[in-house]
Amino acid sequence: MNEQPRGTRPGRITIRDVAADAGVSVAAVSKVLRNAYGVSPALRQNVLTSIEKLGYRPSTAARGMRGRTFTIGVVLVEMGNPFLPDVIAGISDACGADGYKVLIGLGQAQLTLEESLLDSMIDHGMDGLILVAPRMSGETLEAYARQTPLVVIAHHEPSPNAYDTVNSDDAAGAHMVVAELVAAGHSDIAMISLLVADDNSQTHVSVAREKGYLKAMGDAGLEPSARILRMTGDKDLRQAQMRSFLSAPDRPTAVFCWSDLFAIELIGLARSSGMNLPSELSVIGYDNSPPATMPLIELTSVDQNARGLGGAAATALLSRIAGRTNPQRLMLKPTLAHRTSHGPA
Amino acid sequence: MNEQPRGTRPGRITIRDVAADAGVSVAAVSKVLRNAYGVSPALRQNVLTSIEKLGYRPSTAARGMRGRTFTIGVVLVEMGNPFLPDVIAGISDACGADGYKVLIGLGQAQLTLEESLLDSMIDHGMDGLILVAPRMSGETLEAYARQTPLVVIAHHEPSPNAYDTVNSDDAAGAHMVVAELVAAGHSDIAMISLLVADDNSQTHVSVAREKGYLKAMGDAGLEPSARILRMTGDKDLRQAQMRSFLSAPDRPTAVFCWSDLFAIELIGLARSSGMNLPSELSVIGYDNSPPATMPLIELTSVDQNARGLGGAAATALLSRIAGRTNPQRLMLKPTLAHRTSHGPA
DNA sequence: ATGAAAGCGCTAACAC
DNA sequence: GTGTTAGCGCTTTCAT
Repeated sequence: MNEQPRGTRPGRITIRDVAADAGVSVAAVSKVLRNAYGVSPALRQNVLTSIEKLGYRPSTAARGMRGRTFTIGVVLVEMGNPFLPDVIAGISDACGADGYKVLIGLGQAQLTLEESLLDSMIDHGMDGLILVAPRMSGETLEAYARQTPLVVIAHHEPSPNAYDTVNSDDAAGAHMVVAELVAAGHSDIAMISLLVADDNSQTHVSVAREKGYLKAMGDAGLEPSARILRMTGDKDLRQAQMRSFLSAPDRPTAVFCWSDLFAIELIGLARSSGMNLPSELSVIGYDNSPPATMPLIELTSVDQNARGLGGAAATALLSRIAGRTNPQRLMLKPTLAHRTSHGPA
Repeated sequence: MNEQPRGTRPGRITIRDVAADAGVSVAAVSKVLRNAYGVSPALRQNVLTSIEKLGYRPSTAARGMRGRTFTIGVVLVEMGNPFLPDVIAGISDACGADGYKVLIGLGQAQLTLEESLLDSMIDHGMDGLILVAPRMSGETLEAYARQTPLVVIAHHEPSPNAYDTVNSDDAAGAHMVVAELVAAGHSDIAMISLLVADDNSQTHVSVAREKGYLKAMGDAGLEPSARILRMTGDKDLRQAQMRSFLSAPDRPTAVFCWSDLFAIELIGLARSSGMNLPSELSVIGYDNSPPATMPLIELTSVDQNARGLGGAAATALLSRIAGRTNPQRLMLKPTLAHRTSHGPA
């Protein structure tokens, strides 16, 4: 028959209950909660005991009205990309160590949803936000950054003002791929990239990879044979594009694909049309995602160190929450995961 | 030079600002916000105009202390499974229509993280929670359900009390697969399932699929040849298991895999060992996930209607939030997506 | 139909 | 070192 203490949900233990149980003031409890100065070890222990005994958990909602919520929000454009789980894992690890919780929003590839999600996270009182490969403009990002600490992953903004960017060095990654293929004797190397429709497409990672590809081809004295095919995000159309690419008379001896998804698809289509890989076509991808390791795929691929990206973003965000305001542009070096999807020319 | 109104973040427009601008009381604004009774159309329009003009957005944190937050939380064990995006999409669609936002938490396959995420979502004042394939026990689920409206997807709890379950009819799906293979002339049909370590493994979807498989084999008079191989979640170990399965003298003519991931891996290993598919081995998977449609895979697979599952769960949750308390056990019928990974015996 | 006012559970001045 | 108390922005009786 125990009386329900009042609260948001009936039966919820509040800071007042803890204070009463420990025989101290609510301020004291609050201080213990926040590891603030000015609490004796004895009182502290007392409070901790009561918290444990009552199973008290502070209401994040109430906290959100005055101070920190110890929650950070992550917004993903969509969750199809297999490199996202590692990014999230990197973020969670870094945040979890500092007692922060991570909540994720999915943009479903819709710009309006993406923005309403950001609003919603801010309205929730989240302490900071991490965006992964956002489609919005630099001005929009700046506007959000004025409202909350913000870090952006996989978005090559040339000079952010009020937020930080964390990227893999996509140009360097692409350069490594070309160098590897050139070393294997290839000179006719094409790149399959992504057709980005957005207005602010210049910030997309695929563009940075294209630049790295072109630069590397130039460095190897291979400008004339350099060519970039930008393929659509629509699967059926893309497969048609790939088929015609594969059956064209001027098919190159090697292809660099901007993403593993495209590379794996290309390999499947090539094999099913009777081609022998890698002898007839070398393929290298980007992301070093789980499917790259599948039998029969064994895709050589650039590893972005997704976990590292997530970790760096989280660290940057936490320092921003702690008060830093100068913008940071972090760039992580990728590595090449060697497998058997490419061979000598 | 506009003065910063006080607020959680400086510059934030509050309900008070709106009230002042519209020349009404905060109570009136609040009522308009919640579509409550007792506001004249004129006042209502007035308030709406001010809200629009000032760009006001209610603070979810403040709302969480008294009423609804119009946010629901979704907890995923991990995000590797390719059928999850559709589940989320189904949830988001159904929730978005009612003005609810969806925030996601990732359990990283750690039970403690999973539970602390649930706590955190409750602490945020979320209006309800949806769990996807949770690993926790029925008692734990009941305990959470006492704290907040709860719906569970892909978890076969025989008789939930305080929460709802939404599942695909996994037994029926497995039955369809076997029936399809039997109709194609197969009689030696094995099943590759998942080795579940948990204590409460009986609620795992793979178990329900195993039951359906056994039942169907019985119905076809094929009990003697029925056999289930439970393979590990560890990729390298699993591939070794698959290799020995493929090279065994008593290899069946057809295999039903509990998930597309396993099926695709099996196909890759079989092909790379020189087998000709589907003539030497028919394979059918479960999930009808994107990779199932890849060239060279073309996997016949059971479609769970992931979007439908998400939608049903969201609908159930909203009705629970609206006050329903009797438990619901929803079961959706799966369908079979026919492709070329299986053929005649 | 409208508004005044009392909280919700917490944090952070400020007083002692 | 500890307690008192005034809010944070909202919802929700309860008067008017």
